[in-house]
Amino acid sequence: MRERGAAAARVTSRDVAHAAGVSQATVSLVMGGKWRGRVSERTAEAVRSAARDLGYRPNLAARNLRLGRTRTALLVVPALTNEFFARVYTGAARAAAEHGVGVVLYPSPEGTGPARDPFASARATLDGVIASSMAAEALADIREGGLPLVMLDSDPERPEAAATVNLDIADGIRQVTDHLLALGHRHLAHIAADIDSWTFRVRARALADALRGAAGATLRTEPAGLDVDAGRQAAERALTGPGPRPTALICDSDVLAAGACKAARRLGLRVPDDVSVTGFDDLPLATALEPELTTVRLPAEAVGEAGMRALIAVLDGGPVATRALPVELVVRASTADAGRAVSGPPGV
Amino acid sequence: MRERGAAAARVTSRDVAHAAGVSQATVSLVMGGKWRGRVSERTAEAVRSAARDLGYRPNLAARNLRLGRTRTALLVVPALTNEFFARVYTGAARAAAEHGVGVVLYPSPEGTGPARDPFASARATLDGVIASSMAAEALADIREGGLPLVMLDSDPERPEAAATVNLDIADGIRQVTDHLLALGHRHLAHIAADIDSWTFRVRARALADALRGAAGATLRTEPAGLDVDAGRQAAERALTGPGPRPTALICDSDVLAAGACKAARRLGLRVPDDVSVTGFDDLPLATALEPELTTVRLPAEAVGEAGMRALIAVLDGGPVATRALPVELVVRASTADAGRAVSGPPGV
DNA sequence: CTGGATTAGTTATACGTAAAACCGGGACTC
DNA sequence: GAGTCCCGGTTTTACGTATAACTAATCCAG
Repeated sequence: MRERGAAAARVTSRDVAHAAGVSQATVSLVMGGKWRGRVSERTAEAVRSAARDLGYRPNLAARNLRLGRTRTALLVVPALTNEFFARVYTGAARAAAEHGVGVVLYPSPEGTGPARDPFASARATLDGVIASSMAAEALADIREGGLPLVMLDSDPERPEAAATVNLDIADGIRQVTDHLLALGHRHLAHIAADIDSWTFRVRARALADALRGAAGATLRTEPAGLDVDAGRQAAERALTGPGPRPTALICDSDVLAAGACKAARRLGLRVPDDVSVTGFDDLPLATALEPELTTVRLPAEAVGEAGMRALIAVLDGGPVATRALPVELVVRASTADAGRAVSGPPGV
Repeated sequence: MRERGAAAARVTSRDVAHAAGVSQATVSLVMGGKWRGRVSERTAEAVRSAARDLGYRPNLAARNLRLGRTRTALLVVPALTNEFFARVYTGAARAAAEHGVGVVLYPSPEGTGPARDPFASARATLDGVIASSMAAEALADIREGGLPLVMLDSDPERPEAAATVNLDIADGIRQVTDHLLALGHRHLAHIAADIDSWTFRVRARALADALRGAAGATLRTEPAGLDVDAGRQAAERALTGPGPRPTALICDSDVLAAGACKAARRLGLRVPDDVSVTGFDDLPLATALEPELTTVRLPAEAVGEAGMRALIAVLDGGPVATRALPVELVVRASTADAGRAVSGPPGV
């Protein structure tokens, strides 16, 4: 009547041992599942029964101390309000659960104080770290911790981690440009996230590469922040700037693409009739917009899963394959033949 | 040259003590910050210096075991890919960091195994839990853990927790209906999330209450899931069903409202000229849409913050005020005078 | 019936920290 | 000059677990 209650006194393996008439060591063996050939089935069942009756929960702090590991990983991402990273977390958490590993998120992994330095005690409570290269400011702290590290979307040429999980962003850009060039677009603008991160640098580089072979193609780059309004402003600049007006806007994310669509509409341009727009990510937002967005689908959850699996492999001392996950262009309604726009700009 | 390195052997307080020529207890006192009047400034500085040189990090597992608490809270939400909850997390993590508390998320709080029951060992590793009432299936497990509990968006009449943090959803509905009624709308439809959760039940009840006093008002309720397409389907049903066509769609979330806008457009109706649409949440999505969404702004981060503060207050044995946070109607472009639509439906 | 193997446990110890209890020696009080 | 107090530490212990090392009893081969 009491032991099931909320404020029942902490019940330890010793209490269970006493109730079952065995030693604490036996309880530990049984609860740890490694009692085969060490404890009789009768005794094991008695222990399990006593543990159930008393509501025994092994004390993880004690176990962690004893074992010197926690089976807990830290996931470092720039912001969960960016749905891409929320999905990365989802994938990582799923893979972790399959292996009996826990996930904590930066910031506040273990909150050792009001100050920063969230990794002050990481060595003791974490077994490893998975970090997005976009969370740049945290990387120094991470390295300081000296923990096994898996990087997400980081430069594979300059591996600073035990393993790296990438997306084949360059291929995504190629697919986008192939698509737009095939539709007859020659004047392109790149609405480029102004974050100093590998994933965005790759977009810029791959775009330049892809257009090198296209005769008569021009590319204008407009830097932008990360939110809708930043995308709108950058797109307005791209569409009203000097030189030939771009007929297609390649945006570094769906969110920026949403802003680009708004910019077009404000300028009296129709999407996709007057200007095509493409995104990156394929978030739910892409189909919430009107018209639905042509975009590059990034397998966010797969990134999280692969990252977690790689970290677990590192922790187990196994081999780690650094991978680049494939991406896929999803053609929807925000891109169309450039010919329609050739008739000239409406009265802007 | 070595101690800063990645794989440096674990350095304990005993190592620091040896290097500084003091006892381990002194190191603990100094590092714990409670040495005033116990250790001379000279010695303290020597300890700090040795700790710095050796790269000492207190072992949290040992500390947690010793202290019997972890200063770690579990946040249970249905899904982080729902941006509302990502923002709740952000607020909770911020408040937690201010108090030196860590946050872990359900699922996989500590991953004690591949099985479910993530709370098997919660008692040992967590100090408390903050749970959204939408994560219903986890609530039983949580209670099982016997940890201090703060509920978010839960029925204040039936407090099942040490504290509750709510949003004044009923007031939000009142503001929406006042707004729409003032615009002349009489035929309303409620695109209602079909989740059995307090926050959605309140919307339905408050809507019925608000319309009771409005002469000639009709209300049609269409249940929907949680994503854009569910909203679209429900809105299509609402707009094409029998009876007078609703001139305003009150949606339980911005995501559903996005679907409702799509439905209207597919049916050849203009928003807001032919049909007004309102949302709930005020996510970035609300301003990404065209037209921008009239919606009820829910202070998601404030919910997380208040929840964490309440939990910390509970843990500290202090008083806890159960609160309902105010919400605010944000009028944008998706609602307009009902008169425009009176001319009759277009040829659907 | 003896002695190595096997079974079914027990005893003892270590993980690293926090803090209670203790203690030597000066300073101050009366 | 003796008692008291405070300063600046040290010694010791406990937190709850996992496991290495040990042991008592049984079994069976020779």
